[in-house]
Amino acid sequence: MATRTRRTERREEPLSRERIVEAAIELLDTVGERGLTFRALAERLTTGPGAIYWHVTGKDELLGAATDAVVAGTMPAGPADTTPQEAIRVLALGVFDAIETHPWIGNQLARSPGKSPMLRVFEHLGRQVQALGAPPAFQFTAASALLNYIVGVGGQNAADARAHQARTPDTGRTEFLDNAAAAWADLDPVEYAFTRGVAGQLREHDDRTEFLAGIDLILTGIAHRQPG
Amino acid sequence: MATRTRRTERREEPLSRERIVEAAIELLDTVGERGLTFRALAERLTTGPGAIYWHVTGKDELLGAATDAVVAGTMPAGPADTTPQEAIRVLALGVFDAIETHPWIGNQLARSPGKSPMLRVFEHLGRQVQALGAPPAFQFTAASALLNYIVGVGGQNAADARAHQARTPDTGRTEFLDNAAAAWADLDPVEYAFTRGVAGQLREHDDRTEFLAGIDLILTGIAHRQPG
DNA sequence: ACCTGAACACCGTTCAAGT
DNA sequence: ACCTGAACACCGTTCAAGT
Repeated sequence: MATRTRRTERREEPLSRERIVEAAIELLDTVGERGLTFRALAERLTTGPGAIYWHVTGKDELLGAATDAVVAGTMPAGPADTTPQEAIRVLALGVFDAIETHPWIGNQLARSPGKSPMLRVFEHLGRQVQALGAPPAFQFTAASALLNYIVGVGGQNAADARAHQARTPDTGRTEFLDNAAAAWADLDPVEYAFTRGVAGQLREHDDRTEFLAGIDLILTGIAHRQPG
Repeated sequence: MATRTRRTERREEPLSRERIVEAAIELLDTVGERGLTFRALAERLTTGPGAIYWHVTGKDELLGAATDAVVAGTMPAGPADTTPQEAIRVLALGVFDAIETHPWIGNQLARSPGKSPMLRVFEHLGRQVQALGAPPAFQFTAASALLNYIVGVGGQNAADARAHQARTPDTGRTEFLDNAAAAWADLDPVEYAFTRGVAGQLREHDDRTEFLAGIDLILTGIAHRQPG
């Protein structure tokens, strides 16, 4: 009786793709991309490195699955009850925020083939572009532009986070921006005239607001596109 | 006399940062990112791995320098003698084409910190945005949006090239697109309704044209932006 | 000042052997 | 069917020793 009802100990739950991906995400979040190692992962799952290969074909698939799991979580379940524009903003911000909490997604999104994670975002963007009333032949272009912009910002944010972490780990966000702005202001006056000029705006700017402004720019472009 | 004028043999030119970066680019172009190894690089330069570290701090810097060298080569030397819109298109296409010939740049751009290569593109984009007559407070946003879009497409193209290379090396471009379109058409009809619908356009689409259409979309957005 | 190359401390992945 | 963990074939990076 007793043996029949006892719970198996947490550490001895059978290995599964889900548990592996879950542990990989944890590792990525806590120790970064470099910390995700088959040996570290195996230790966390109290097993050997080889065992993981029974459930996952290799590191690339593991990274892809981890990214997909996180991105899937940010996608809305049902249809939006707002304007398409607002739905697109919410969608974009969802990805943006996911990258902020899991910076490693930023790289992974950019390098994942046209497969799962990107496709999810593309699909949801496309639906809203459709709801926007864009002509069919233009929907592909519009959804792609939005997706590429989002992925581009994501990659950049991830790179910034990495640089921030690697070079000035214990410095605050504002201090980090101050340093970057100071570096811009120090650039060659003729070769980097424009960049120097906007250095001040870099200091003041808010990543999130700036990201949304870019989204709105594209939305405006979609609304005013020249028929062709 | 003879000894004085003889050329030193190519293989025995002294090591230099430039030669190292040049060899790294060659390696990246021919054997890909995975082929760039300090051992392979050392062999090509007929020296030991350790020697490289005298001129370069590590692999990250080397990749950054290689990317910067290529990107710098695509930037225009003087002011453009066309409309700002056209100059932006040329600029964007320059980066696009550079990524097509050197796919590894795609990743590298996305992961290079706000440093050199990105800054070059940002500067040139900014100047044209300025020439476009965008209000100062908006120039930063506009240039950033263009840059992020370009980098996003670049990363995606690089990922595609990698996937194409890894999975179907000896298949043509059109066949590759056909396969992707077929995969899209096979997606779940309710979960991926939009993506299935545009699968046909994926087959017909031209990356370059599509890329430019996205640029034009953002340019339209810049032209029609709501004052605020 | 610059180069050499063995050595260190890791990796991802495989695979015979176990259960 | 699934797990184990030693072993293989690599990496990037360091560093004493050379010139």
